[in-house]
Amino acid sequence: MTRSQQRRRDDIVQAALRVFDRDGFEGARIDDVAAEADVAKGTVYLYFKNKGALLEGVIHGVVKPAVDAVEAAATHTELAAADRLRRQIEVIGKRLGEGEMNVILRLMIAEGPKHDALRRFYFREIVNPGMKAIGRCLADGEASGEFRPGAAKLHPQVFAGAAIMAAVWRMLFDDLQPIDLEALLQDHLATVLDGIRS
Amino acid sequence: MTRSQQRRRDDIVQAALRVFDRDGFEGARIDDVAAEADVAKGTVYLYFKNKGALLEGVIHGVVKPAVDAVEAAATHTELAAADRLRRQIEVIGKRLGEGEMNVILRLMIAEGPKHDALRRFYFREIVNPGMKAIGRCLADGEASGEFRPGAAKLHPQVFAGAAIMAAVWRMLFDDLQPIDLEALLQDHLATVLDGIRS
DNA sequence: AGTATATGACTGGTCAGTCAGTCATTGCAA
DNA sequence: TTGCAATGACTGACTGACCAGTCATATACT
Repeated sequence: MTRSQQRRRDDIVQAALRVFDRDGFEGARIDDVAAEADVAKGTVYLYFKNKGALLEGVIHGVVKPAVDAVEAAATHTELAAADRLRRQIEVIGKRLGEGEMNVILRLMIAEGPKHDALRRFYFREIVNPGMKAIGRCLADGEASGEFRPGAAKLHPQVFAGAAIMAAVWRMLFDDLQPIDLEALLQDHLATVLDGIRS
Repeated sequence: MTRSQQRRRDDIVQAALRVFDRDGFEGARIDDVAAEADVAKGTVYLYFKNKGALLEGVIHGVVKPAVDAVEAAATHTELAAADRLRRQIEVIGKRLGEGEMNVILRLMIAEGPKHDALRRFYFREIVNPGMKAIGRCLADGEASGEFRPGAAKLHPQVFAGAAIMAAVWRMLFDDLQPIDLEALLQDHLATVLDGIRS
């Protein structure tokens, strides 16, 4: 694929992300995506076999940088376990609460149940690595005596819960009662870190 | 409305809940709802003005009993604050993780952004009272010295986070990696309650 | 008989996906 | 250097399927 072809593809993916965000997947019209990308409808079909493939393209495109960010946060092994955990939760919370991953989460919840391949991909590339990384922090912290005994056995979901909550809140209620994402994450971290300290 | 009319209405709402669960709101066909309710398509329109009104009917129908359950959990003022908090989180987690509220959450996330009235209703009837109730437990616990100073200032969302996480997990990944809802909630409760104990 | 309730064939509009044709660019021969 | 042919990216009018919502008709009550 040439440079300009790649750029066209990216344009279409970016346009689709905006339209999916605005209208959801089912509600989005390919004509709108095309218009948003300044391209004719037919062109969309030169780059994506069908609407489902376009959804996959959007999700794959956004997920890649997110995976990199989580991995970057996980590799500071010189830090105390609590600080590594804190960083990871912050990265997850921010990505999910603002930015493009918020859209992806909504698309996953709305479309995931119908889109097996997508669900598997998302689980394999994002969710599972994230949970594993949290689990590793917990194990390290318990081994070093930083966390109380049994900390490693806790469900990692407990630590990601507030991030998901914040993301869902922002999708639905942010205009009715805005939340301070940063402050919420800090409250959560303060509480759970205190709860596992030895 | 006569008895039998009410029953017809309920039949249609129940059928719609099942079809929405299977296909999502946009993907659901009124013909399918009608077939599932053993009724002709036109009959659905005798009871609901249009598809949106049917969605509202479904959500209102499920929400009412859920509100009652949360309120029941909140009125045991003789209990220690921690126990009241525990009960509430358990009720929220179970309702959201299994049962009909799980479907409602998915519908809200998928359709909410387009359906202002629904979002407001859900926030007013479910989310806000829930957060308020948690906030009251925190305040009571801090006042009685059971929780550490500052506990009442924490975002209530911190305590509901794991319940949402569990609900989303079950929607998306339960076949790939099942979670033990009960155990997850207990882990969460143990951790956060320990984190706010004085 | 008269009213209330139910039916399902039909209509009008929407939209994913197609494809015959356009046009800008590149390569090549005179 | 100019004219011509080949390429393939791009276009957008069109089609066929689908489905929400309607309404003329039928059926069941009272």
